[in-house]
Amino acid sequence: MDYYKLNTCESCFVNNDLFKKITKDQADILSYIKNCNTYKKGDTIYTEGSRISGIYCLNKGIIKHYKTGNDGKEQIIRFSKTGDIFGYRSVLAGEPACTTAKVVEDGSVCFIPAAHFLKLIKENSDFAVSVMKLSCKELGDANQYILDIAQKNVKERLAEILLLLNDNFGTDNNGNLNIFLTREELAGLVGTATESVIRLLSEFKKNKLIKLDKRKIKLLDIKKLKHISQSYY
Amino acid sequence: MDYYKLNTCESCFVNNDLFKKITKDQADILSYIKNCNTYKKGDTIYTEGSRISGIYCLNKGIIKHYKTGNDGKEQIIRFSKTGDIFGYRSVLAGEPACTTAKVVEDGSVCFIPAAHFLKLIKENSDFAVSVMKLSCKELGDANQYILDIAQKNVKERLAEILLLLNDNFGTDNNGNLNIFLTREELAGLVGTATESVIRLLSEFKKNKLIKLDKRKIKLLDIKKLKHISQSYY
DNA sequence: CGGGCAGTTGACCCCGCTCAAGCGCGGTGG
DNA sequence: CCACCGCGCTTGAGCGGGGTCAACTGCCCG
Repeated sequence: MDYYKLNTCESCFVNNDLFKKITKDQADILSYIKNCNTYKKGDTIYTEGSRISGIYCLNKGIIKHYKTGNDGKEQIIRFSKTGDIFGYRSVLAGEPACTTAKVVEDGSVCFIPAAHFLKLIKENSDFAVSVMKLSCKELGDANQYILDIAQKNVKERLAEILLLLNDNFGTDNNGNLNIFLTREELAGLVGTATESVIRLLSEFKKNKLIKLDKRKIKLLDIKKLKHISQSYY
Repeated sequence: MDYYKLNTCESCFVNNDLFKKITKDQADILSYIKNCNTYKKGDTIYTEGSRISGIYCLNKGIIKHYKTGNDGKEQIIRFSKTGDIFGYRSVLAGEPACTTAKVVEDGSVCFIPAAHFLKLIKENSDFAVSVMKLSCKELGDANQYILDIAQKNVKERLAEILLLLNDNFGTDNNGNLNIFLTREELAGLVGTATESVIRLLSEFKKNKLIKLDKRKIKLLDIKKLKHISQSYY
């Protein structure tokens, strides 16, 4: 857990649409105030139920945000990727974190103290509207997730999740998804048991919908996967 | 569908914490611009997928917000009660409505055009922060909902929903919940089949946890209901 | 009186969870 | 260097929660 302290992280401004809204002066001040650390796979940024004293901006890497059920099972709510901010829900709602943020792929994270984040919001209404837009989109996604988990069966949900990962993380030169999850994490995302994910993945593989190589997943037939995911009978 | 047009709705300012943030001048202008209608049970304010041209403020009554699954089944996402605003998610995210808003209990609704709502946000940063706070709380609730539907069984969820309705709507003099839902709506809220809700309600009744009289529900043993809802084994 | 809708109950059975066993692989220590 | 361990993955067997279908009732309303 020996995090390497970085002094600069200009790339945040490049990667993140949000920070394009702030003025040159505001950016300069922010550069002084913010605080960057590198993180390794498995590191926890913050834990569900803890108080957060600021917001985080993901410079590089992948973060999973999950809640833990009473029996200890992880339910993954969403991921953050390069350029995303997180932790702002807790800061703005004035509540403890409702999820745990854990590193899935090594990267670096910038920290912006809550007071300064709120100052930016009050000073710059364009920035404020962008943050609102973000939280409202997230809310729309969460609502869709509720419908899916409540009404779709596991096969439909798994197909949908694979397509979603494809949209969010894209593929490498060989067509493999740019995110590597354990079967257990996939199960925590779909909201099912690990064994169910394994069985369905091998069914998809047998039907030539996907190709599997350890944790590398390649989508072969997106059209059919969409068909499955949307419960067209 | 002949909505009665009201000219005033000052009570919005009284009921709604949000609008306490705006100045006297802003309130006066808002009073001119906004537009109030009464609605009857079953009326639809807007439909999932449609574009919304402003936000709504519920003066009186109860609104259910639901998504419709591919098989036509309603999944209720949340309710609005007196003083709540809704539709802002769609306006701020710049997306079509992600839910249908339908009247559960007669009441009146004020409409504020999107342009004016956005103007208020830009002019008044306190108001902006309040709106953010609202959307972030809603997001926290949605995340919790995802966990519950994914990991709890139907009995646990039904107990939790009853407690939630109790918290949100309270009870009348006789201790009955101040919201009347059909069994089908309850099922759409819990995320299960109507028959399952009926069976579990009569089980709860048999075990003296609740009292039933048509759609009136009275919680008799909140402690035990909490115990059931939290999956303490 | 008849039609329709909400509610209820019973029967059936399938999806998906759980438990258990076995495999492959990488890391660690003797 | 090999033996061992533990973790992630896989597969099979079993079963129970809960979804579906059907039938019946009570009630409201035309």
